[in-house]
Amino acid sequence: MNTNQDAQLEALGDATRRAILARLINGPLPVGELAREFPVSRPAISQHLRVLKQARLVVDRPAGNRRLYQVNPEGIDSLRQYFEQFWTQALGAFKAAAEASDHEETR
Amino acid sequence: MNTNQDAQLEALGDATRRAILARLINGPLPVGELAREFPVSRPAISQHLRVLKQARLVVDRPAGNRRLYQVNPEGIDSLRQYFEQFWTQALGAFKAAAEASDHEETR
DNA sequence: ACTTACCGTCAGTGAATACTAACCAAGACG
DNA sequence: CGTCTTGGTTAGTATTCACTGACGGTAAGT
Repeated sequence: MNTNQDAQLEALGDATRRAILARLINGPLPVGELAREFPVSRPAISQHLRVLKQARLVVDRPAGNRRLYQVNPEGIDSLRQYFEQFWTQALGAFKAAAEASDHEETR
Repeated sequence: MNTNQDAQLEALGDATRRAILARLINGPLPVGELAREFPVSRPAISQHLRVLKQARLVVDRPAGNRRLYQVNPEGIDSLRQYFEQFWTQALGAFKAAAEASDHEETR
């Protein structure tokens, strides 16, 4: 099922979302704190967090009056495994192509 | 320098480009072949290939009348390393948060 | 109960982008 | 040469998307 990873890659397509994720890697933060550190409004941060949440890249939990967001290690790991598989396939195809090219040159 | 990886993630943000890359993983293909397999026109494929090329995710070489595109293992690998680093940082932060949570519960 | 602070969501707007149609360049073949 | 095929590029359009402003809802403090 690669639908989840599609959503994850779509989420990482935006630079602001990547910056949010990179900022959240040091620890959980509330929405207002993130909005203060970025040159966009608070609703924009909320919408980006919703996208990241639907992509399972972050998780949120209520903390009294505020709401803390933090990265979801499972989501990062699934994406990492996806690239691992992709890389091995690409490397295999590249090696096969290189060997075929060698045959071309040495005949 | 993460500018290159930013471009790579931007390139992977589009579903059509991901499909093109997945199709190219089996081996090099010319532009017309790709355009025949996807429900978009040939210029659209060309533009997507240009984005993928600028992101160093694919490489192209002339083959007589046509032009063959194939995945660039180096680009895939740099992206994989990027996620590797990201994942280890996220895992570390998660462990630290879990330990802090344990201290909260056991005090 | 009232106020303040924090957050999610909706409607509307402006900008980025993906797409098609048309034109132009280069190699293969008669 | 002339023709056909293949591919890149350029307007121009349409769609998507990110952002702001306004509203409602909940929790803590006075």
